[in-house]
Amino acid sequence: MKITQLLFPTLREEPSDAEVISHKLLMRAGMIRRTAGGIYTYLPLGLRVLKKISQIVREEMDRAGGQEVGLPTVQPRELWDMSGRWQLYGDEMFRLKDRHQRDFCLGPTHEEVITTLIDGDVHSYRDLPLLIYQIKDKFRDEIRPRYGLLRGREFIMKDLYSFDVDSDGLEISYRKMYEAYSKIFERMGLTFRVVEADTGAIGGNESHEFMVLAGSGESKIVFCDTCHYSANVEKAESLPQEKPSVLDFPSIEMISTPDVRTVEDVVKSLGVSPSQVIKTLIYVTDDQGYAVLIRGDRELNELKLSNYLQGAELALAPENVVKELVGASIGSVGPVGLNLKILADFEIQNMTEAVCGANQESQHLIHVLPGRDFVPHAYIDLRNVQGGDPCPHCKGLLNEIRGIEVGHIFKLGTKYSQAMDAWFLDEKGNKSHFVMGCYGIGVSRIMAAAIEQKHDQNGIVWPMAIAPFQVLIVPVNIKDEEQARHAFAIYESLIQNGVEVLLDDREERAGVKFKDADLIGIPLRLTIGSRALKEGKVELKKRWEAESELVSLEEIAGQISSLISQYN
RNA sequence: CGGGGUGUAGCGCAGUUUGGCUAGCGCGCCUGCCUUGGGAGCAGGAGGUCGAAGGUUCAAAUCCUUUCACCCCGACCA
Repeated sequence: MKITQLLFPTLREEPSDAEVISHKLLMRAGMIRRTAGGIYTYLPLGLRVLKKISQIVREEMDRAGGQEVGLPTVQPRELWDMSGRWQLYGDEMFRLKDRHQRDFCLGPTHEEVITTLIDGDVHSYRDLPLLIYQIKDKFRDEIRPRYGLLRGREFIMKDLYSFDVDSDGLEISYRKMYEAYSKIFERMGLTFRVVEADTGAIGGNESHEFMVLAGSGESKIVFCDTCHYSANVEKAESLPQEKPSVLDFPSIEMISTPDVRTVEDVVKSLGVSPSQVIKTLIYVTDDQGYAVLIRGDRELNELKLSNYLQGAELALAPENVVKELVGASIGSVGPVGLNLKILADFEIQNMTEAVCGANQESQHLIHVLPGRDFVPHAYIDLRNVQGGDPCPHCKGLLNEIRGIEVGHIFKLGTKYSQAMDAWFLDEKGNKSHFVMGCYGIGVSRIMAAAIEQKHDQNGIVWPMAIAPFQVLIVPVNIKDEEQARHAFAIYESLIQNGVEVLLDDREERAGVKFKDADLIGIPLRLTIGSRALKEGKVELKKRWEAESELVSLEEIAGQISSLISQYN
């Protein structure tokens, strides 16, 4: 491809509405343009990257035994009523009506369609297992789309669904996908980590996320420095410690604490450390209030709380509700003598000289001893794990890093096949529900995640495997007859060798071309200049290295080929 | 949905507080000259319903009302 024929509108300045680096660089490099909030147009260069990513995904899915299909984007309401998700999905679903006023949605995911399909055409255990996938646009009307391609409302996703006769079969399918996913991200040249994850709204009982590591990532993950444990903090477990043998502790005492509201205030006015404070949060569900206790230096993990309450919708109680339930304002709430169901984090039971609110205005309690002065309904794991915490599986310590979720695999079990009554006959002739798994990869998200991980001050640094082109040829001065001749000759010969090559044939000054070259991040750059040409050489620069090297004209083709296969 | 902010040329912005001539600047774009190893220089030029609608006024980018879009923080999430 010649640049003069390419739709390639690079920008010198950053678009003002882009916040994260991938969004800025995708815009500046002329790879995407915004069409509406969270909805983007892919320009030629961007689309080439997406095709590369899709192709790697496709190859590995096929290799793992997957079969590609095309499920519809527009899906009828009836399908979603069967699983109950027409109601459950809420405002996040793009809904539309046809001319007969029938309800449809733009598919946010495809469990319903695929389950119906398989139910209709697969009736025997002899036809299982099946791994069915597709790569297509998905639609989710996000509350707040942001970060460019990282959180769009229309995005490209690969989703595969596995159908097995039993949970042993599911285990095998799940394993296959786990391996295939690892292969995919390895091939893409991305640094990633697999973590245990919460199963969330999709349901199921085991789940892993594939995280591309990047400091700007939205997800916090922890991993053990000694064993293989790693998990999303949403899911990461924290252990209850040994309970210290209780000896003699001073009795509880009430003290006056005017203007003390936050943990920070308590620390300041009483001279204690945050880890001595019991933070009491009042949560309400539809029908009940709870007092949730967590150490003052910790964060509550609402997901863990919600899971403990069987997925109940819960929210922090507003001030007036707290007053009504407790009789004191938010800053003075505590567990002692409280007439609410109390749920305490494991760590609470090991506290000895604790401080908490007294449930009376501007009063706090000191010398509080959990178990003696109050007894929670349950001690459970409620806090967010942090770096430095002990590993739940060994003696190691947990490290904390950030990542971008690019893949997620779930064991669904029979959740959907039961809801939609999708079954087959087993070898004994009995009706049996399909045991399912679902496996997603965010194709368009990977394009952004790769940039978050692979960029420098000057622009994108694409890994070879997903770069829009493998080689960029830059003649310093295209008007120089000799340079032009060599540039075109090298261009033609590389094409002959099957190399994906872009030629910057613009009549621009060298600086402009170099800036654009760095910006769009093509891995290998061949610079054709008069100095090196005099020696029969051209300059070869790897985008990820600072220095370039001289290569003789005869050796170019060989060098390029070996570099491509080395880094691909 | 709650809180905050921004809409002026393709991109980045000034001008709005305190209404006033033909609405400006940088970059990009077009023409010519010149230049060609890290976003050159000179000369000329094109490009605007000042987000939209309504109102106040002799006069509105500027004041008032309504509305739309986008961005940030929060609740949500692959």
